[in-house]
Amino acid sequence: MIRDIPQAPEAALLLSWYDRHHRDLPWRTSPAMAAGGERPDPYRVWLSEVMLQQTTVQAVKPYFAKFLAQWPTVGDLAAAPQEDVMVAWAGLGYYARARNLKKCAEAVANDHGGKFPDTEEGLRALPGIGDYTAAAVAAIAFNRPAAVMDGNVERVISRLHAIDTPLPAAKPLMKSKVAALTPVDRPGDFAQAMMDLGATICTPKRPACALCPLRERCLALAGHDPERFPVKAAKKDKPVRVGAAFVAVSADGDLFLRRRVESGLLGGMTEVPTTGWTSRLDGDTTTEAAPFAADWQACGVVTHVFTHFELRLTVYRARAENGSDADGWWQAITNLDAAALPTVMKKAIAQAIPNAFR
DNA sequence: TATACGTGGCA
DNA sequence: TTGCCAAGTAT
Repeated sequence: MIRDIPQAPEAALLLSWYDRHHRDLPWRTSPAMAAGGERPDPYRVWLSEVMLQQTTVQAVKPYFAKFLAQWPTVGDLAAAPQEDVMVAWAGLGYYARARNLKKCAEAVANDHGGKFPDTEEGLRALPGIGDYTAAAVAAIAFNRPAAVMDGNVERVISRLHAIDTPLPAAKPLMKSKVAALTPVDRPGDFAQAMMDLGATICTPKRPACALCPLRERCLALAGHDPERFPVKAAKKDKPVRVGAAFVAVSADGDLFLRRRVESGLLGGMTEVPTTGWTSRLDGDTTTEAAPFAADWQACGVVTHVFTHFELRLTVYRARAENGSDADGWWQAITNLDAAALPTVMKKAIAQAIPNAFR
């Protein structure tokens, strides 16, 4: 006989809603597979969760497909050259994720026999896996009753309980609320249901409260102002930094590229040479920062907004011999897809060579 | 606890 | 246009 497992009313309402509004995402197990007791592949769950950190579902989809096609298993990823991983990740942002993705795959392959740890604690010890991802993979891939809390869950919980304490101070309280709601029988579905609810119904602006399965129990809705939650600390304003970028083109149609240092901003990614990025550009020393002497011609300014500052790069272009010695390499303009170029560098190149990416 | 860390879409 | 923000982590 089947014993009834105690479940919070909110969890029951949410799971019922989830079963009726299942979203078909590439990394998800279909309802039919789940009904047959099949668990999702931990590698796919992990890969998708890392890609989804601070990144939209739409942006992740093509990258997830590309990675899965190129590296079908965690062992394949562990054996891949680091540079190939950075090339494949280029454009997705937060490049420390790609560096840690590779380290994590190596740890799983070398220290865990090719199998992901099946507990929240074991997962949490791996590179690039923090509180959220450890709980998410434990719950979704291994059916562990972990309390999964991301930005969506914070919003849902803060509204449900009308939590006035600002983030991030309110996180421990919110986490305890999530833990109290997480059901032991379907923790993975519950976590995904909470995130789906936050993504589609309990949205930051103009939430669709009339369609919410938790509307009868939501204190923020009862207070007539759900958009007030979650309360957040005030943001700091974004400083502007300036610099110059140097796009050297050879007679053969090659472009001069470099690899950035492993750590920090755009760490391990490919760049065109630039000056430092500072509060003001010194006209006297700008072209001295060029990788080699040439007839540098200014050809415009590109603006790029990072998380914590705005960058305005003056782009210089010159013809140069591709035998010039400097700590970089010459790459065919027709083969720039093979380079690990972050978006800001593609913008600079496109400013100097408008059809570089066509 | 606060800061560094990308990018693109949307109102 | 400008700001907000999206399935966070590391230090």
